[in-house]
Amino acid sequence: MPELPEVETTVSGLRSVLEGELIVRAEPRRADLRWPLPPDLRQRLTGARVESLGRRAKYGLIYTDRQDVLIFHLGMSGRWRVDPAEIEKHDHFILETASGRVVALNDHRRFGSLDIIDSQQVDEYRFFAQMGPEPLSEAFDASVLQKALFGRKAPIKAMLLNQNIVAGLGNIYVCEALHMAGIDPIAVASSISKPRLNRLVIAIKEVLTAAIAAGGSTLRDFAAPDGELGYFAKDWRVYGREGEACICGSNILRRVDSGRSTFYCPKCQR
DNA sequence: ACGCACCCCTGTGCGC
DNA sequence: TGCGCACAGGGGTGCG
Repeated sequence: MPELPEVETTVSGLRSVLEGELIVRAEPRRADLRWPLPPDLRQRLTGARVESLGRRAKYGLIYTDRQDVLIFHLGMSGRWRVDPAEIEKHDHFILETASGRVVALNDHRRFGSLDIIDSQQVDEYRFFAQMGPEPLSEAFDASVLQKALFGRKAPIKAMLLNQNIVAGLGNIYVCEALHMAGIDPIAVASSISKPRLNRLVIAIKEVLTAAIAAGGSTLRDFAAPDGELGYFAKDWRVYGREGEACICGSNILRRVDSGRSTFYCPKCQR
């Protein structure tokens, strides 16, 4: 489920539990998620102190004082459970701190991943090296997007889902941002005018910022006894609203493009 | 190089 | 109530 805002929210929540803490237990409960877990995961984390946490695109980063960074991806169904009452079937990896806090990476579909690398090599990490800019950074603007889309014949929606164009967007927020900017999801990417790209960039930043702010409010839940992270009900404008009325009054449609649902308003977006 | 279909995995919700 | 199917917010791989 998680896109950038959910990962950001997750990282914020984990930060409040892990930052500055000594790891006394790092326990893989199966040998693989999407890929095999690094065999030295337990050894590299046990006894290390968490220095800081961060995010790159949809990846969460947990830095330790051993010049390591634990990199997690939540895939489609991943979440960190905080101080769980008991360990469940799909809790695949567990961290415990010296102060007795426990976080468990739960991911029933196992599309998520866990890796640990030298923190000096983050930029060169195989999944980061080709990535586009962070959408919320100043490095992401209409000019940069226009250059990235130059000559690209694919639909704008596909381009926005491509992490090498801009990093961290998923299906929900792409649908929402395209609606907000009034752009047809199947418009040829390179044919979109600069003013419209500018609107698109603004819409992307807006929708992500709003979602992070909403996620921030769920951090209270994070502190709850069985505190679960990252899932918050959202009122989307088009996503998941096939057959409902758009704010303009027309019928919201759904189409499937290469296996992914696209929700859009044919009147607002053309 | 690019665009796209497919696949990994499990769970859920729906129609019949 | 049970069964089978469609679908799920990610993204790497391999094909044309």
